[in-house]
Amino acid sequence: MARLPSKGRKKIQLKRIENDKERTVTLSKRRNGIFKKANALATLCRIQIAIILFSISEKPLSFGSPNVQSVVNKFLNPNQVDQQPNDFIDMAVNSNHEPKLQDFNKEFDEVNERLANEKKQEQMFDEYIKRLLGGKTYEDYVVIRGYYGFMQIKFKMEELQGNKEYTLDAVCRPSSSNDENEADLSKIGVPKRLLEVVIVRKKNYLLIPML
Amino acid sequence: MARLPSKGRKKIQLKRIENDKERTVTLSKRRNGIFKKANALATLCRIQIAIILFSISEKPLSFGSPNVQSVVNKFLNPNQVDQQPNDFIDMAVNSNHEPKLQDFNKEFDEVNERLANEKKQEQMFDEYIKRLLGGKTYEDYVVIRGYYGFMQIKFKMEELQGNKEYTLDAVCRPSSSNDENEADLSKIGVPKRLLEVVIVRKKNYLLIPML
DNA sequence: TAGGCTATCCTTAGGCT
DNA sequence: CAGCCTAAGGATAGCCT
Repeated sequence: MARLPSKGRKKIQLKRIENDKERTVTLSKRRNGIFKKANALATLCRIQIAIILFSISEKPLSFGSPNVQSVVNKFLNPNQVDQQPNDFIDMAVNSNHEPKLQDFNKEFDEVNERLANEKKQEQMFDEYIKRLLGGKTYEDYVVIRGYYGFMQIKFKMEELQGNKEYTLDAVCRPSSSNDENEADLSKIGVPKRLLEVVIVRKKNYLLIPML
Repeated sequence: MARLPSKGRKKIQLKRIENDKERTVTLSKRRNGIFKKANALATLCRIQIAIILFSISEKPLSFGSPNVQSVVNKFLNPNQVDQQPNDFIDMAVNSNHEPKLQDFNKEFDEVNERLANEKKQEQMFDEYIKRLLGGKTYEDYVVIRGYYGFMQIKFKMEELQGNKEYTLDAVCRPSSSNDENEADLSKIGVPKRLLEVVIVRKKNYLLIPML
């Protein structure tokens, strides 16, 4: 179908958009834009950030890196230590949920020490995932670590240079969530609370409970 | 002085910036960018939004429209009614702090009714300010209404089509604030708690306690 | 409501003051 | 640390499906 050339973007005044539909569409688009920018900022500068807003219909929408709750808690209770480590290293070292993981932590610490002065935590985590994957071809996978909501996963995907070969079928995080767009995991038969790491494969998915 | 032409912006990878100085500068620039976008979204769609983040040195930084506290409270206590109206009309009508204001509210309501079907709250507020200004030349002033933090005032200023004739010397809001860049009002001799509306004049300032 | 499209507007990396 | 500058990257208004 032939398409008329778009007239392109026009400048708009910085005041309330009166048209209801326009206002809704703008909110939706710009909300995603701001969430994306927040995700980028958290990634680039490795900081914690949370955004809370209410839609026109007063529905609460939020974005948080590592998650909204921890950032708000930290903001409201500045003196408490952050109880929600956003770093896999901390999570693994401090964990005592699973004997297996404790054993693994020893090896993990060795790897940690060996690579510490090269600042290669990325590679360390990769090693961990490689073990979990066993003989599978690791290069085909995209690893997403830690606690993430749907939007963050989406942005992580976009980091992959717009590579359309990757797809994300479903994702969830273990804690109760206020995020919109939270995917339903029932269709892939994974108990919600088990999911803390999601690995997305080319044209497929592979889900790995982290602890 | 002759200036070499800039090589312009370059694309950067969406991963942690290792260089400390670069990372700090990027955080500062992008933080302002996100706050500005949040302010625009709040204005365009007339919604409430709050952003909380922690700098690299763990300093809490925030932006809120109408302010961080009310948005976070609403988020954490969804059932409570918002106690902080962000609309001047509500504030004036519901106020009972000052008999004078109550009297004024009557006139105000008349004006309100007269203009309601034209959706001209802007003009109503202008009328109010005109009274406060007495015989002064209103056209020389920029009116900023409601509860605003420093960043919001800054963005409001930027809305004025980059008109460099206007300057903002100091501004503050009445409630205790977590905003950075909160200006010290002592230098212009205004008690912090009195300040709820700030009017910025060309090359000068004029401060008007709202209630 | 979400997802393309495109022209245009806006943001910002890098460099310098 | 904030500000200015440019050019390039990125977001998005308006229109469509």
